[in-house]
Amino acid sequence: MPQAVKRASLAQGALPGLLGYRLRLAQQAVFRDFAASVQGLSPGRVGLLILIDANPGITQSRLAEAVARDRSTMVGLIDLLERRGLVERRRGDDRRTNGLWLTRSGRRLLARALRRIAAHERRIASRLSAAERRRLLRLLGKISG
Amino acid sequence: MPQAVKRASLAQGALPGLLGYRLRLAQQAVFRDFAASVQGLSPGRVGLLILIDANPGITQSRLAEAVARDRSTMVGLIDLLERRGLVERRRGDDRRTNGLWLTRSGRRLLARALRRIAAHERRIASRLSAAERRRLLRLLGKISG
DNA sequence: TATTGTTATACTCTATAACTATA
DNA sequence: TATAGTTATAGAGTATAACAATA
Repeated sequence: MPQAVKRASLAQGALPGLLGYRLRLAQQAVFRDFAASVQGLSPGRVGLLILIDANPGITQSRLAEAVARDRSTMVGLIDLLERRGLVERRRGDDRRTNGLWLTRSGRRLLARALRRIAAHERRIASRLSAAERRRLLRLLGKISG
Repeated sequence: MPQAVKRASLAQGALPGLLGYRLRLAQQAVFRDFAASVQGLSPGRVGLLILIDANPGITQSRLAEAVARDRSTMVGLIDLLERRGLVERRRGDDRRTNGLWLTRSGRRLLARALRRIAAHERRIASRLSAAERRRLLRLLGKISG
């Protein structure tokens, strides 16, 4: 991933006025130091841990739906988390399904990750007042529907 | 690209409170119907056209720097735009460099694309008042530094 | 020596299609 | 017939390393 982001001394044309462009910049800025930093897991993978923790026993297909990925994509993602000993597949009552559960180690790692994420959020949000942060989340919510 | 985004009836854990997560959702929402829709060019490629238009004669390396990509990556991007007759490489005074210019056809396509983008922005921003839109851009700017 | 554009190569993330075992 | 998980495969998008031309 590139890091420098020198946008100096370059005419920007219509770009700075576009919501999509500014959202992308903001997202890149937020993810920059987060990316590889949280226990060696990408934001997306930590997101999976959060969802499994909040929905113990969720099936792979439901989880894939929740994050808008194909179920074939979810196979590899869960493979990785399972290889690292963070997630466990258990065959469901409907024996076509795998229920997903955090292992003890997965819960420990998630707890640590959440503390780091909180610190990261404070760093990011340090440029915003508490009111501004609330307002930003509210405005983003309006866009995302 | 997946589209459905059913996030119904699923516990979300810590996710909804995280700026990075909400930024990603908003960006996905904005890019969803934009993506393949603007003259068959992705947002990133239209962005290149905008930057070349605003900086005629810019070199590949400077452009790569501006969008935080490796210069080897820029080769393929410009190859595509040149193949479509939108961009022209001209050898620079420093004969190691290629200056980049929009062709007449590139300028025409960009003009059309900008009108479509403006319509798209209006659709997106229709959920926001003009004041809210300004506030959102300002808050995003604070984050992106 | 350093920089620009280029090529060869590889890695990550994702999807589609087809298979299997179950329902 | 339909669904869940899986596999094989392919396509974006990106980077790194090495090279030739030029400075």
